[in-house]
Order: sequence, then C-alpha cells, then structure tokens
Amino acid sequence: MIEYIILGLLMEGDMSGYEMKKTIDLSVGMFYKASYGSLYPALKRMTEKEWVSVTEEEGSSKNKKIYSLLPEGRSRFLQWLGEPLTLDRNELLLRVFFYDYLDGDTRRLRLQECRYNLDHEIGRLQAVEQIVAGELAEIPDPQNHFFRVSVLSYGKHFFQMLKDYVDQLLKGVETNHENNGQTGKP
Amino acid sequence: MIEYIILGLLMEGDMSGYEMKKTIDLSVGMFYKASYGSLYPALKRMTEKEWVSVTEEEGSSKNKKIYSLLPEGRSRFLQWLGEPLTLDRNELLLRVFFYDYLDGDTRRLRLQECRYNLDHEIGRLQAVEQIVAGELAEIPDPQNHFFRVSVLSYGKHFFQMLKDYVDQLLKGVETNHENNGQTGKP
DNA sequence: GCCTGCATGTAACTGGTTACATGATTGC
DNA sequence: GCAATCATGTAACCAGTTACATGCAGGC
Repeated sequence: MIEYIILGLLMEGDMSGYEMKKTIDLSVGMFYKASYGSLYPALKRMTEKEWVSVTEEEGSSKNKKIYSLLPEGRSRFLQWLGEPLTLDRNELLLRVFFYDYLDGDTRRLRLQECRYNLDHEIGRLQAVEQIVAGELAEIPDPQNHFFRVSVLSYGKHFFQMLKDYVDQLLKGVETNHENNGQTGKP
Repeated sequence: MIEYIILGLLMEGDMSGYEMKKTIDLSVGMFYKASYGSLYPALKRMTEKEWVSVTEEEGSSKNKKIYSLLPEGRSRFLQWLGEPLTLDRNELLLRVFFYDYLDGDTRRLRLQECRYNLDHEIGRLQAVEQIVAGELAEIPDPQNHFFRVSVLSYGKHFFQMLKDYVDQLLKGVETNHENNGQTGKP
C-alpha cells in the first residue's frame, strides 16, 4: 500500500522520505497513517526494484536523500490506479486521491462500478436493518440495544454519503471535461 | 482487537467460533473484517488466558465448541470499553457498538471527549483546505487537482458527519434515560 | 454420489507499528 | 548552549490475511 502512495507523491516531483511523511500526514493522513518504520524500508525495497532512484544531496552535507520516479515505478503506479475500486473504504479514497492521473475513461468506469456496488451494499444494509427491527420488536427491552442499532444505521448513512460523494465526482468530471488524466506533475 | 469483539459477542450469550464469524459479518462487518485465521487463534489464546471457557458439544458428534465468557474476560471487556474513544474511526465505531454495556457516566464523558476532538479536527481540516485553496489559486491548471481537492473536502464532510452522529448519540441517551449501562445479555 | 453449508484449524506470509539509535541544523 | 525540528534508519514485535487441510451433515 505505502509503495503506491509513495509513487503517487513522486508523480508530483522529487522528494525525500521525511518530506513524504509530512505530505502524507497533511493530505491522505486522515485515512492513511504512515510511519517511518514503514516508509524507509519501503523506499529501500523500491530502490532495489528500480521503481525509484535516489540522489544523495552532497553539497549541503545534510544527509538527505532525494527520491525520483523511474519509468518502471511510473507504470506500476498507473497500473495500480486503474484497478477497480473496492468498497474497502480506505483504498477507495486513497486511489481517488490520485485519480487526476488516471485516464478519463477508466476513471468513469471505476466510479460507475463503485456506485453500483454501493447501491447494492446499501440495499443489503437496509435488509439487515429490517431484520434487526423485527427482532427488536419481539424482545422486552429494546432500549438496551440503542447503540448497536445506531451503529448499524450509521453504516447505512455512511455508505449513502459515500455514494453521494461518488455521484458528485462523476458529475464533477463531466463538468470539468478538460481533465482527462494527466501525464505527471499536475 | 478481535479479542474484544469476541468478548463483546459473548456478553450476549455463548457461541461457537463459526457463529461469531457470521455474527461479525452481519453486524460490525462494515468496519471490521474477521477471518478464521485470526478468529480461531484468538479463541485459543483467550482460553489459555482464561478469559473464556470452552465446552465441546459431544451429543451431536458435531465437533462443535461453544465458548462462554469467564469473569476475567468480562472485566477485561468492560475495562476496554471504558477507555477513551480515539478518532481512529475503526475503533470508535467498534467500541460504540458495544456501548449499551458501558455505564452512563463514562459513556457520556467519552462521547463528549470525542465530540470535542472531532471539532478540533474539523477546524484543522478547514485550515488545511484554505491553504490548499490558496495554493490552487496560484497555479495555472487548478482543474488538474480536482480529485485530490475533493478527497480533502470529503474528509471534512466525513468528520462533520461523524460529529453529527456523536451528537445524535448524546441526545439519544438523554432521551433514553433508562439505559444506563447493562450488566450483560441486553 | 455430489454439492452446499457447517465447523475447526494451521503455516507462511505481509504489512505494518513501536521503540530505539543516531546525528546534523536552525533559531533563540 | 539548548531545544526543536530536520533527517535517516533498524530490530523486535504484532495483528491479521491467504491458502490450505480436514471432515461431517443434510438435501437433491
């Protein structure tokens, strides 16, 4: 996971590990926590795989390593980006965050797929909610289940909100029709 | 994590590992995925720690193990339940799901703490959003950052929604004042 | 006889976290 | 001179997934 986030950041331009951590905290930090213990080993692996290259900044004697995207890293990133969006919320937003780099067609397809799955999931949750409501009507102390019922209904609301959001994204790209996937450094 | 969910399920009544998995999938499954590979080893550990006891159903020759809550497991569960709610969304909803078992005072305190933290976080996100808006105004192609800006604003909406939800919970317990923490099997 | 669902489990692996260790630079 | 922050890294650990292995029961 962290490897693709790193690649996504490097699409913007070169960066050090330390800067990456700060950037992640400020941007996708809400739904992805990066720690140095995962970041640095990832950079090492990716250098070995030749997804990125590293330049030591020698002039400033600052022990600073600047990483750059190599062609292999770039193509791996774009391949990952175009994979279907899963409802595993975390990956969904992480991918969408980089969607400016994805070509317009795949983008539309993925968002529509996702919208369809969300609809399906909302329906399922509605069914579960009704089963629970039925069970609740038959027990003597329904008020003692206040929290678990509310968490359940929160789930439905949450997915509904996500669906509204995906709709908004689909509408957004339609309006913003100039934007059809960038080649780098948007 | 999974250990506390298991304890929470056993507060309801005895259950087998297989039933637990099904129950989790149907209830907290939205924000917590349980696999047998984590479930069964957890049950083994918890039996060794004497948090739960196990009874083999012999009559039916069905190789079925029914787990029950032991006093140590019960007190561990209640202790976990009363810990502060973190904004790490996952744990938040997981804990709240079992909040019917928590005493009314701790419950109110935790929800209010959480509300306060959410307010703080929303403020921080608003600030980040404004910084980004400022940066965006200075670049020539703002439409190429549509997705990352929208994910950012989604984050704010999400936290706002979560805050509204916590408010609703606080209001709910006020109305539902009979519900002041259950002792088991609600 | 076979497929589906109930039922339990393990081993290898993965993707992290936590805590620690180190050192240079900058601002007060 | 001292604290904060920039900057990199490792080792031990942990929680969980994936894939596999097994077997019984019930319905068609």
